[in-house]
Amino acid sequence: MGSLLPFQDLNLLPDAPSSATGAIALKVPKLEPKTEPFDETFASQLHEPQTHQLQEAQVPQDPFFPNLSPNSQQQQLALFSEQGFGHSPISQTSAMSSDENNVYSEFHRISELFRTAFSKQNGGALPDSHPDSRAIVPVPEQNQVAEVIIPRKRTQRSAELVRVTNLGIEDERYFRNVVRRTRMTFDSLRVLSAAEEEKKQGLGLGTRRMRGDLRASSVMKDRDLWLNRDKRIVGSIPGVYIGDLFFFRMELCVVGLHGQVQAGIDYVPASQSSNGEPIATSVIVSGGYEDDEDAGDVIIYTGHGGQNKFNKQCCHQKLEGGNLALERSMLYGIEVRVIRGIKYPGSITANAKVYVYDGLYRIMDCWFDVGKSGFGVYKYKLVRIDGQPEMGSSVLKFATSLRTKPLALRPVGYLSLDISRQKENYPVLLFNNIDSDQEPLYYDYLVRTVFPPFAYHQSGNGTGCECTSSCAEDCFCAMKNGGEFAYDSNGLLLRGKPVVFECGPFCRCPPQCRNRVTQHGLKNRLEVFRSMETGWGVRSLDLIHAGAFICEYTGVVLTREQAHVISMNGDNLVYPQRFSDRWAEWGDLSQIFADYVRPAYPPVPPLDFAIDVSKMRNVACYMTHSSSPNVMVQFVLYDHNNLMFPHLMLFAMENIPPLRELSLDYGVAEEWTPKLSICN
DNA sequence: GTGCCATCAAGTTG
DNA sequence: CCAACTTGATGGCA
Repeated sequence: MGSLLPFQDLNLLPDAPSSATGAIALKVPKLEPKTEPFDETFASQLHEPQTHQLQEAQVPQDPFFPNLSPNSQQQQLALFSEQGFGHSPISQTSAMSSDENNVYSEFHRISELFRTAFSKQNGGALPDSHPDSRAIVPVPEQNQVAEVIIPRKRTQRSAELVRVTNLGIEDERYFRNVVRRTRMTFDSLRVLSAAEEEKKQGLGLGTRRMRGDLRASSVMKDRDLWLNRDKRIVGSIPGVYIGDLFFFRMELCVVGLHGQVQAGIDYVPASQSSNGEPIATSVIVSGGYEDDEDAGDVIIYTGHGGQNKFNKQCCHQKLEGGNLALERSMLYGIEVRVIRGIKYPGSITANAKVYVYDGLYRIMDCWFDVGKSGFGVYKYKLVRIDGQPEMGSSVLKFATSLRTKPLALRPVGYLSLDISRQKENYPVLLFNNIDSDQEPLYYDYLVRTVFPPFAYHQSGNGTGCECTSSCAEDCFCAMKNGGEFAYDSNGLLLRGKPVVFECGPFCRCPPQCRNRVTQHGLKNRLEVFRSMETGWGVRSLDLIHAGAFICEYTGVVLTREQAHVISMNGDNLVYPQRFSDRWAEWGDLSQIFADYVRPAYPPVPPLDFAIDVSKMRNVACYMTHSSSPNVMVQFVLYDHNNLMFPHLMLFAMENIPPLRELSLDYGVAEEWTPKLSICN
C-alpha cells in the first residue's frame, strides 16, 4: 500500500483483488450514530444552514482514508481497465489493390458498416438477450457479404468508489492517450453518422433526425468503449485535464466525467453504496435552474427536480436521488467534479454550448430555500478547492475579451499585435512578459512554404477536377483521396491519410469548394508567447476544434544536397519525414468495426527534403515538442501534384481550449529540442 | 437476498 | 417551439 504502482503492472493484474494491486477501495464507513435525515422539516427553518448539527455528529474526516489526514493521501490508485486501448491489430486480410480502392468508395464502405451495425443494434433479427450481435458486413474485395462478430456488451456501471492520486508522468500520458483516442472515436462516429443521415435524406429515405452524438455513444457502449465504468471515480478523472472542452453531454458519459445523460448530478446510488447512502461524484452547472448563482470559485448550486417540462419550477424539490447524494457528500467532505455548460459562439453544436471541466469543489453548505418561483429548492454552496489550475471557463471568458482588446487586458508584454504584418488572415500576436527576448520579431514571416521550381515542373500538370459548382463524391479529386473527401462540411479532417489532395489551380471548382481547406490559411488568432518552461510556445486565442486545420509549417525547402551543405553551418533544419505518423491515428475505427482495414492508399515516396527556417518562418516553428501532442502533421497537396513535395499542414488532434499551449510530436528523442533555440 | 423488468425522471439537440 | 431521444435509479415482483 502506498507505493507508486506503474500502470504496466496493473495491466498484468486486471482481476486481482484490490489489496494485491495497491488499489484502494473506498469504503464508506457505517454511520454511528446515524444522523437525522435531511427532510422537509427544514423548510420551516429557511435560510438557516443546517449543517453544523450534522458536522458535529460526524467528524469531518475522510471516510475513505480514515487513518490519514486529508493532506497525506499519497496513495496511488488502482485498477483501470484496459478498455478502449487494447492495441487492436489491424487485420491483415487481403489488402485491396490501389485500383480497386479508387473504384470502391471508402466512405461508402464505412457507411455500410455503420448502417448494418445500427440495424442490428436497434433490434434487427436477433433477440436482445443474444450475447453477440452478428452484423452483416460487406467485404468489398470479394463483393460479397461476410459475417463478422461484433461484441455486444452493455455492462452496468460499477459502484466501487475510488480516488486517483499522484499519477506518474507515464501514467498521465497513458490515460491522456486513452481519453483522446476514445474521444476521437466518438467524433469519427458522430460525424460519420451525420453524413450517413444526410446522404439518406438526399435519397429521400431518412426521416429521422440526426443525433450523431447519441448514435456514436450507443455504438461505443455496445463495444464496451466507454471509459471508467468499472470504477466510480471520486475526484479527477485520469486523462481529463481542467479546461478540457466537450460539445456533447454524451461525450461526458463516454469518458466517464459525468455519467448522467440529462441529470445534472451524478452519484453512486444508495442501493449500490457500501453503507446504503448515495455519494455524489460530479455536477454540471448548466444554467437550467434560475436559483443558481455562479461566482466562479463559489457556486450556489440548486438541486434537481421539481420542474415541469418547460424548465419552470412547479413544485417542491425532495431530498432524494442526486440531492441527497450531494448532502451526503458534504457530510463526508467528499469533493465533486464541476462541469460548466456555457454558451460559446465558437461551438459546433446548434445550441452553441460547450461543456468545460472546471475542477474539484467541496460542498460547504446545504440548505432548503424558497426559490424565485416560490417553490422549495435545495441549495448547495460549492467552493473550489485551492491549488488547481485556472478554471477553464474563466480562461474561455478571458480569451474572448482578449480577442477584442488585448492591450486593455494585458497592458504589458505584447511586442507585436501581428508578427505576420497582415500576411495572414488573422493576426499572429507576440507576447513576452517574462524576459527581454524579442527574437521572433527579427525574422521574415513566410506564409507559405517555398518549394524549388522543379517541384512544380516535375508533377503532372492539369490533373484537376471539372466540377463547376461544388465538388461531389464522384469528383476526380475525391477519387484521388480514395473515393472520399478528407474534410467534412465544416472543414474538419475526417480521416488522416498519407497525403490529402485538395482541389487547386488545375480544378474548375470555386474557391469555396469544401475540398479546399488548408490553402485558405489561418482560421484562428494565434499567439507566440514566452514561458519559463518551454521558451517560446504557441497558443490560440480561439477554441480550436479537433480535426481543424491550424496552420502550415513553413520554411524554405532544401534538397538533400543543399541541406547537407547548410547543416554543416549548424543551422536549424526540419526534416518532414521525421514527424511521427500521427495522421494514422486520426479517424481510425478499427476498434468499432471488426474488419476495419485502413484503406490501401497509393504509396507515398519517402520525403527527401528539409525545411530551412533559419531566415524565413511562420508561427509553426515556435511550437513545443511533446510526445503526447495536441497537434499533428498531415501532408497536403494543392498547388502542384508532386508527391515528393507536400505541404506540412498542422491539424488539431483534440479540442484545444483557448490559451492552451499547442504541441507537436517532432518524432525525435526527447533530448533533442526541435523547437528553435532562439536565444543563441 | 437476488435478478429481471417496467416505470420514471433527468435536459439536450436539431 | 417541440419532438425525439437515452441512461441510470428505483421499486415491485417472481
